[in-house]
Formats: sequence, structure tokens, C-alpha cells
Amino acid sequence: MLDIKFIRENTKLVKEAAKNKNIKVDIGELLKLDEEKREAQTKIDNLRAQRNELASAAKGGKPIAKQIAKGKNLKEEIAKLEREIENVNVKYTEILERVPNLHHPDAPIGKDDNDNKEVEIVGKPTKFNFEPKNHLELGKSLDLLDFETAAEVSGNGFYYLKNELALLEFALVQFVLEKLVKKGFIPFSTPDLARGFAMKGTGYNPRGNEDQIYEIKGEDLSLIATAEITLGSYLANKILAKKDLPIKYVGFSHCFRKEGGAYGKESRGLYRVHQFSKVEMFIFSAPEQSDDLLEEMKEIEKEIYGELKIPFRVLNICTGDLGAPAYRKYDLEAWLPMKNNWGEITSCSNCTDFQSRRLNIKYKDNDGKTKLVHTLNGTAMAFTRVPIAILENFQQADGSVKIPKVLKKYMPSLVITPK
RNA sequence: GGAGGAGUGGCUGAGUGGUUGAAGGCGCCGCUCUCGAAAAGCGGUAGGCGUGCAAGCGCCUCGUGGGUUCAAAUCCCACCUCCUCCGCCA
Repeated sequence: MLDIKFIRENTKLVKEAAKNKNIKVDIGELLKLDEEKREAQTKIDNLRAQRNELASAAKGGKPIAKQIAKGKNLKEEIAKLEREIENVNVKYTEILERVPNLHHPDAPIGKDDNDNKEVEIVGKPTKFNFEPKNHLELGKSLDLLDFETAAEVSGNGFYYLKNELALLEFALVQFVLEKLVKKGFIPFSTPDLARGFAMKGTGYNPRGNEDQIYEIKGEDLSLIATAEITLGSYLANKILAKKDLPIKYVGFSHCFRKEGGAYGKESRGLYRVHQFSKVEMFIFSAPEQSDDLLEEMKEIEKEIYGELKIPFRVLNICTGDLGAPAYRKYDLEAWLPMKNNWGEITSCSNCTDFQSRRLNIKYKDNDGKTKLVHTLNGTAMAFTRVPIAILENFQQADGSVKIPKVLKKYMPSLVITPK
């Protein structure tokens, strides 16, 4: 959420950012409602001031009949105005919550993911001197994946990881947590469900248009789509000390997404599913630190996939593909032989104060004032996309799959062979 | 799930329906003292919104949301969370 005062004072900038982000929102209408709201609020405040004055005049003894009558009258007037302002408020909030964050000047202006800018390529697209299989075929021949049974038990979009692939998930968790803890991140295993305020505060509105979120019937709870929700909300309503910033968290959770209608060749198998495990980074920082920290996150991601020897490229995400909360974003895309193309494996964003405003996370600055922190989030590892990349890129002519050497201490064997 | 108790500022902790936005303590900031520090003393110290060049003024906030009242931290209702005991359980 943006600050209404900021929108008032920087209307042009906000309008332009929304346009660049390809998000339709009527800023003019918002400002009109804002004015109506303030006008009505001033009236109410004045009436309340009268009421307070009356109450303190009557203090100590019994109020006389005239005072009581006046008080009753004021009470009714206030109630009436409050009902009126409520209507305006609903419309106002609805628009305000749709106003997107600004974007970094270096985020390329563009319409959609076609306009994302390739920053660099690390490694080379894998070439095979045999006919490569996709991860579904490998999963079947090596007995690593079972979609059929999962479909019966849980439905379309679910899966069982079996044998070495089940072990691989935990090996990768260990590998990535160990690395991040060494870099000063505090490790978490978070709840997989969160309340409405946490969902909304981080920008995952359960009742939003692009409904991705599973809600628990009859409860103010949803299944989280990412640990960003639980990690970001961990410090909600807190005032942090400047000397403690940046605060770096890394959390493991399961992630749940409806992915309604997301079928097609490109999203087969493990690529797009309703549930997966993920290790997520989350940073709370002072405003002046967040630009550098995003670069740092991107470097950490590069280090992880570099060590796994998975070929990948880095994208600087364009304005139209940033989404509402992100000010700047980098994606890493791994080479996926199934797609014969790159496919997203990580994403890291600087959300500046867009999340912290709603989550109410502040810090006390050197000048004694409390200010909103900046928040950043980034995928350390998603345990669907990475197994795809490993299976498909590291398959051998004999049908076996080699496991990256850096996982040696976490895996019983560095090769998966047919049973 | 059942029975009791409790939620007050950065923390702790008082609070009789009416000078309580809130005592005291701790912490933090400033000053005095000191070569410096500690200790001690003095002073300051919640956030949000509106208005104003500013000083200021007004409104809101005592877990959350409603209600009663001329007036609510204080009374009533619902919900949330925590504590104790019982039950159940990995």
C-alpha cells in the first residue's frame, strides 16, 4: 500500500508508475474520495471536540438536563456522519489498495514478460548426444515421481516424491539452509497457514481477482502461497532498532496455490502444482540499504545455482511484469530441456515500504523518528523447479541421473540409477 | 474440547465511570559532574490522522470489534491471544 499523502503530493509520479506497471487504477477518483473523506472527518472531529468539551465541563458532579440533551444531540449527529463517511471509506480503501508501488528507475519499461531484460547467462544450455527425456519420463523410469496416485488421493496438481527424489528435497533444504545461515540469515520453519491480516499485509489478498489462495472454510485462515507471508508478518506491528537492521530471515515452508486453469505443455509435471516446499529469504532493512540488499540476494541466488551447476540466466524484470508490490525484481531462469527454453526458478524483489506500511513494521531512526522499514524477499529454492532442472539437465545416456557434487554430504549416492 | 484467570506505552506495572494519553520503575536521548567512563542529579521520551509556514490546536488509539452512557482503560456482548487446571494427542 502506498501512503495517501505521498499520492497527493506525487500524483503524476504515481499515475505514471501505475501506467508503466500496466495496472489500471483511477487515481483521480481516489483523490476525490480522499478529499470527501477528510472533509467529513473534519466535521466529525469538530463534533467530537464539542462532545469532549461538554463531558469535561460536566465532570465531577451531576450534569444538568440541558447538558444531557445537548450531549444526546451531538451523539446522534456524530453517528449520522459516521454512517455517511463509511460509504466513502469503503470505496476509498478499495482503490487505495489497488495503487501499485513505484518502480526503480533501472527497471526496464515494458508491457509483459517478453520485455524482461536478460542481464547475464551463467553456464550453457545443456546439449545431449542422445534423445533426452523430460522429468516426467525420468520420474517414471527411475520411480521418483507419482502423479497418478496423487491424483487419486489428492487430485490433479499433486504429486508424491519417491526414493532418491524424496531424499533430494531434504538434501537441497540442508544445502541451502546451511549456506544462508553462514551468511547471517536466521533460519525458520514457519506455519503453513496464516490469518487474513498476514495474507493482506504481504499482498496476497485471498479474495483478489487472481485468486491463488486456498482459504479454510469458516476460519480467518488461508494456506500460505509462500513463506514470504509468514516471515514478513513475523515482525508485524514492531518497532525495530536501527542498529539491528538489516534483519535477515530464511524460512522453510510448504506453499499452496490454486493455479486455476494453468494447464498446457509448458506447465506439465512438477512445473506448476498446487503444493510445493520452498526455502525463502526475507529481509527487513533501512530504506537506504534495500537497493544493495537486493543485489546481494541476487548474488546469493547465483551462488546457489552456480554451485549446483545448473545453467541459468538472470533477468531484470520489466515494469509490466513487476506486480503491484515490487519496486524492483530479478528472476533467475534455469535451462529446462523439457521446454527447450529457460524457466523461472527464483525471484527476488525489493518491495520498499509497500508491505511494511500495511504490516506496520517500523524502525527508530537516528533522528529519533520512527519510519517504515523496507522489505525484500527472494527464493532461495523451490523444490519443484529445481528437481526438474536437476533431472532434466543431468540425465545420462544410460537413463541415470547425476546429482550435483555439492550435495555429496547430504545424499547416499551421487547417481540415481534404474531400480 | 471443558473450567477458571489475564491482556495498559520500547519493556515492566498502577489505575475509584468524569483534570488518565495514562502514576511508579526500567530502558533510551540530552544536560550537569568527570581527563574519560561508571555512579549520581536534572530534564525529555507513544503512535496515527487532520489543520497550520511554524509554534500550536483538534480528533483517534489501553488485545480486536460492537454496545450502554451526557461522559468508558474502567460497565455489557462477541471474538482473538496468553496463563493455570482437566481431557485428548504426535
